[in-house]
Amino acid sequence: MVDISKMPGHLIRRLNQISASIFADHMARADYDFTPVQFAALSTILENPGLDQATLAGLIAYDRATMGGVIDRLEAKQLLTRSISLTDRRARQLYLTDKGRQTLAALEPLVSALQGEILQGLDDGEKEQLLGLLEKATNAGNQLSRAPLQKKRAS
Amino acid sequence: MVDISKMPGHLIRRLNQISASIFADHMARADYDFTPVQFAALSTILENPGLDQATLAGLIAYDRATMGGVIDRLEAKQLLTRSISLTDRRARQLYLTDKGRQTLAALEPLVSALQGEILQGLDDGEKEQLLGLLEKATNAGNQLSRAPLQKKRAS
DNA sequence: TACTAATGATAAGTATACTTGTCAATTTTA
DNA sequence: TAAAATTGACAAGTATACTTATCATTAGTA
Repeated sequence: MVDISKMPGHLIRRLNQISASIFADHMARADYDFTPVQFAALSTILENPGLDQATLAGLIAYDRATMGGVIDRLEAKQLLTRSISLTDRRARQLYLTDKGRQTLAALEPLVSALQGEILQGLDDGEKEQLLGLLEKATNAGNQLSRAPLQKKRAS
Repeated sequence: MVDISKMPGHLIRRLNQISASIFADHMARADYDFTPVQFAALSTILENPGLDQATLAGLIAYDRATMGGVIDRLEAKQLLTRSISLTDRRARQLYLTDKGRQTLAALEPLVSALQGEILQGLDDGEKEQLLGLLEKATNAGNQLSRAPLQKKRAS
């Protein structure tokens, strides 16, 4: 007889669900309509203007096919532009619009603030500890993910 | 400028993705076609024969609407039966079939074994520590989830 | 006992998150 | 340089995971 409630997989899923809920709540309360992926995408494009979808997906550890739909929605909201690269006609280069930059600037403090709520119930030392363990575990398991994080190579 | 890669929300999502990947890999390798939710559902019905969908959802912290689809697929695979309760005609009572019990028995050791792989990269002490912190954090955040875990009341 | 509130389940719609397959373009290699 | 392999993007299909709304039934209350 297995006890699901003590399994790492189950606990991780639950914490992820809690985290997603908190994100959604804060967005709704501030009258924004954004998901965690959408925020991560905008934020990464701001720091890497002109990057293509596949590279973007690699930088935030998302699947390429999923990223296509995310970009669709952000483009529909006119937060970014998608244009065919001059050097590689397969690739779409991504740039934030002014509206995208303004929205992101408003979003950032919100998102930073809600992170603390995800680990409410832990004291500062425990938060630190958990964060370290999460980093270690994700780094070790990265290659097992369907969408491994792919660091930018030094240019 | 925010660094997503250090945010709890992002790390939790990645670890969850890794965990889901490992689960899918092990299932595929053993020629089974099951998701984590499906396993959790089967396992919980075995221990609580005759329970209804809403209670099941509460016991494993899933959304009721989502659970309906999960049960659909398990019923199509003939692993469980869904029958209208005699005492409450709104509720569907769930029971494993013989096939369901046999399949679950074969699945359990597989699922137990793959749990260790999720936290590969951590030594035994760290695994223990992480598990404890995850439990504490999920318990504290439970009510913030869209689908809070609802313990069985003593009968 | 009629009214209301709550509950179990489903339906429709949105957004991930993945799969496989395809296409076009580019890169590698033989 | 021609053939092969890889790559970026999209399309279609499956499975969560949620939302709101609706329906039927049951429970609680006035």
